[in-house]
Amino acid sequence: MTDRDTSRTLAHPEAAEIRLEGVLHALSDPVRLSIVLDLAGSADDLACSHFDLPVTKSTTTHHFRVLRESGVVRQAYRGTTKLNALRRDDLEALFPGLLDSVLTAAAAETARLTA
Amino acid sequence: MTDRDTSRTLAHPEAAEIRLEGVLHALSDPVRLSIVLDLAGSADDLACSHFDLPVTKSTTTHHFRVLRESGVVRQAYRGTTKLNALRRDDLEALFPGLLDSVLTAAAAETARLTA
DNA sequence: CCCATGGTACGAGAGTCGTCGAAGCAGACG
DNA sequence: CGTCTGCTTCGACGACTCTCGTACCATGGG
Repeated sequence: MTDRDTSRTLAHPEAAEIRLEGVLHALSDPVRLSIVLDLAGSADDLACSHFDLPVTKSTTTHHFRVLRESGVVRQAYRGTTKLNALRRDDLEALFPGLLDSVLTAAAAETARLTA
Repeated sequence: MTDRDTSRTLAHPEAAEIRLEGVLHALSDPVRLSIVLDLAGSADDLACSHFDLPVTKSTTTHHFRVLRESGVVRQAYRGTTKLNALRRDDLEALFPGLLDSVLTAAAAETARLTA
């Protein structure tokens, strides 16, 4: 193995193409919000197979595509698996503080509802 | 007139019933986002008729209902018109900083796209 | 080379959403 | 009273979303 396997590449929106409405819509689904939350809590990258979601595999693919096409996550193939990472820098540059407040809000709501 | 005209009353969710997903979904529509932006820029209350939206009146009613039922705005009848106000305090208590970062992001995006 | 594994593509079905027009109701004002 | 204004209600329609199952492809290991 070299450093990166750039065999198959995925289409991502440029930072300038990311739309606020798209990001908010992407985050307004419980499954996707939990993905983002998990991703934010982890170090850097997570394989799709890491997530334990209450939906089938094809639905998982769909949600990851929504997240990627809205500009929330960046995805790259690594052998047979696909790695996912939040686009923290791009989002922070475009919408300062937005991601963090959503993450905090999501954590607060989870705590509020499970308490 | 007394102080308030409590003739017809609207159903609003309690603060504890406001869900993050609902708020994000409510804000992910361009028409509703522009309403919220306008509301945030104004002093306190605005009549529905004040807004100049690119949709018909029945669609406007629909969008205001979504905003109200998701807990983003509070509405009250005042004679023949209906007054709208952001639920800043409730949202701030539940999701600190969220509304402000969305408003800032929306303003930034508008500036970015019209520049 | 074969096959297991991780993810994708393609319908398809149920449900929701945004939009509209037409008809209706509640106050305000003559 | 009659009428105007502001908003609502009620279908209805097309579009999109979330979900699934099945079939499929691509990589890596025996």
